[in-house]
Amino acid sequence: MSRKRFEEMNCGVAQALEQVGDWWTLLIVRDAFFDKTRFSEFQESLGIAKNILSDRLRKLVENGVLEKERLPEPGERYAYRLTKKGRDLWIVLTAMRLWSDKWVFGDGDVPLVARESDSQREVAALLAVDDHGEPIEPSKLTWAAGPGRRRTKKRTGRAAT
Amino acid sequence: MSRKRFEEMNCGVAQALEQVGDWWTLLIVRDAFFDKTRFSEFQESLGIAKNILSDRLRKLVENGVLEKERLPEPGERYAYRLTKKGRDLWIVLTAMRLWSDKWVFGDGDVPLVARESDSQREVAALLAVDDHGEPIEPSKLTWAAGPGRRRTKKRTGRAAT
DNA sequence: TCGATAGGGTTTTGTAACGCAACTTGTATG
DNA sequence: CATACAAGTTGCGTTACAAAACCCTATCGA
Repeated sequence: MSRKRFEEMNCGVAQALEQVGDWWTLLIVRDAFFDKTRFSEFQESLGIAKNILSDRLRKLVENGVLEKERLPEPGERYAYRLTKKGRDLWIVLTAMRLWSDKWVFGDGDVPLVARESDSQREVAALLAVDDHGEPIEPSKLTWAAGPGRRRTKKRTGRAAT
Repeated sequence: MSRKRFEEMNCGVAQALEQVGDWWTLLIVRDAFFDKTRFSEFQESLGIAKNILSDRLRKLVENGVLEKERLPEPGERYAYRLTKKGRDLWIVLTAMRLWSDKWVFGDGDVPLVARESDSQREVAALLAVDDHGEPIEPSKLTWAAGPGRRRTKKRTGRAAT
């Protein structure tokens, strides 16, 4: 009766959840974006139990979201840093943050803003674009099978394409 | 020793996780985007246990992500539909899907694509923009406290529409 | 009117995930 | 040597999740 895994599901959302969907995991990644690197920094910032933090960091390193580096400091000191794969999660975090800004905090109560460092322009929204960078109207979105589509094992019926 | 909650955290990511961060929850929302509305549809599509599905649907309705409607059909039949708040989660799902397309599936193995229904143009990326719609360079992002930074008051349920 | 069927759950019962505190290891400093 | 600190590990208790059984309402068919 272990927790059901999503690895079999041929769905990007499920795969992302499999790698960063555990309780605490995305908050650790968020802290990594805030330039936290040390075990104790994560622990203090989040108030997470040490065994849980240990487990999540290990999985994140296994999945290539973080990399673990031994520091030349006295004692066994390590730094956990985002990889390119990990840094690419900024858009997931931003999407969640903007959603909460709108639906949980509300205007004027936003705890955090993201800005471009030189221009100081604030990230106000995420825009879906096509491969030419042209905006796509979100209300008209539909989904369709892509090239890597495969059917899940339990479905019966129609022939595969 | 219950699971630690994130409600106290003054952070949009934590608040979003509080509402849709449970195991299964985002997959239920995803299915709702695929026009699934009935308890049995979710159950069959996901292979989720009925008690867990029941719990997640209840919480999603409580949080105003879904609304439960009694159908005029024979028996007790209900439809669960996304609210505006729920439909706004499309961007979180899209961010996760695009991340997996890149880092888990890889090009050419993408199981699903999103298209604008009339133009059939495919969503290729999400773009961070400022309040004038001008793109922001993601590699230069920094974070700063917003107007609601000190707020720790518990927020529940629906936000204003 | 009785039984069969079906949707939409609840109850029961296990196990895995989580939370906490105590302990361990390695290195440096007093 | 004793102490301190980072970075965990170990043990143990509680909660959340999973699977299956059971329940309630309603319709249909005989």
